[in-house]
Amino acid sequence: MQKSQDVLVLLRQIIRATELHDKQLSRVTGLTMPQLMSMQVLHMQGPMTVGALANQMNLTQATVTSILDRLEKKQLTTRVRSQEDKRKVLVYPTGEGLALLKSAPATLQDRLINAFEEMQEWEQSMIVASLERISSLLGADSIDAAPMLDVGPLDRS
Amino acid sequence: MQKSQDVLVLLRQIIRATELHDKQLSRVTGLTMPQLMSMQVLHMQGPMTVGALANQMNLTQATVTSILDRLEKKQLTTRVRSQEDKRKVLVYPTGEGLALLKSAPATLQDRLINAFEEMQEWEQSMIVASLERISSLLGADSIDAAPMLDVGPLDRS
DNA sequence: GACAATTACTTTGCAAACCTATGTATAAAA
DNA sequence: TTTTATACATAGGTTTGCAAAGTAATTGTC
Repeated sequence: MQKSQDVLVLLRQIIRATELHDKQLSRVTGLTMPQLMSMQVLHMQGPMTVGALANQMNLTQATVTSILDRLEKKQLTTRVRSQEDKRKVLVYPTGEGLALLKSAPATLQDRLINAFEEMQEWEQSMIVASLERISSLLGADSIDAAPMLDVGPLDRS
Repeated sequence: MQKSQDVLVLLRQIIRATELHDKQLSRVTGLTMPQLMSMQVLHMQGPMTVGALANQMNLTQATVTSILDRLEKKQLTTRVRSQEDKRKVLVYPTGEGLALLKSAPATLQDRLINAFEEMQEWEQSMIVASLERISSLLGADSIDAAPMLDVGPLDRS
């Protein structure tokens, strides 16, 4: 069946496009992907503990600690020990960090959204229905997806 | 517009599902993702030079060389210097390497394909059309996607 | 209240993945 | 033949990522 192959190739293309876009964004900002991702999560979801950040990104605490060391050295984040519970450490993006995100170029999702909004109602519905179908086939519908397609900059919050 | 957000979340979920699946597969095979990816490309597209392999994966030659060092140590690939042009080195998967791929569990794409084949003709067409639309919106349609959704094992060639 | 268990984070040590720059051999061009 | 280009390997570096062990603070439990 040709269509099955088409689906695989198309999905692969879409995933690949977001990968390439992420890499480009990474070069532009001068941050590595995990660093950029950390900044994004902090920006989208606000300050949080080191552990929470690790969970968001499916990494161990130790890994996130070292990423934060580097972000801190670049003055993009700061760590503040919680007063209520002194075991906890809250991570904040600095003004400089937020500025960096805002200065990044338009994202893939901006482009996608703009084009999508131009579509006819029926086509929008068709696309959403199709994606829902695929998502459930992959068992992806149970995944708590962060509200971003890629780690792009965006003041959508 | 709610639907725009839906699209982003759904795409994110789909991408995330393939990521998680890749990681699991990586654990099962005992290979890291780049190693697994290399094996897959060799399997799907046949023996090729180190440089060609690097291009396929958007990595530098140096990076691929070190990955091949490790695969070779595990006896999963071999390098053979070309006779026509002695600068070139062809990379072959070993029998052991191919066996490893075949022994891996059913992939995400198997599940996807099976479910897809069960669908009504109209739904299949709708999904393909939707994916094509998104792919072109992302500029992904110009990407030469390897014929696989993720780096899973498959004797579909 | 004391002491064990748990929690949150950091540190350490290590493997792997990346990169840039450089080296080495071969091939092609001048 | 000398130069230039190509294909790969090597050297040296940073970053990611983990497990294991360490430190400090909190929460039982008797």
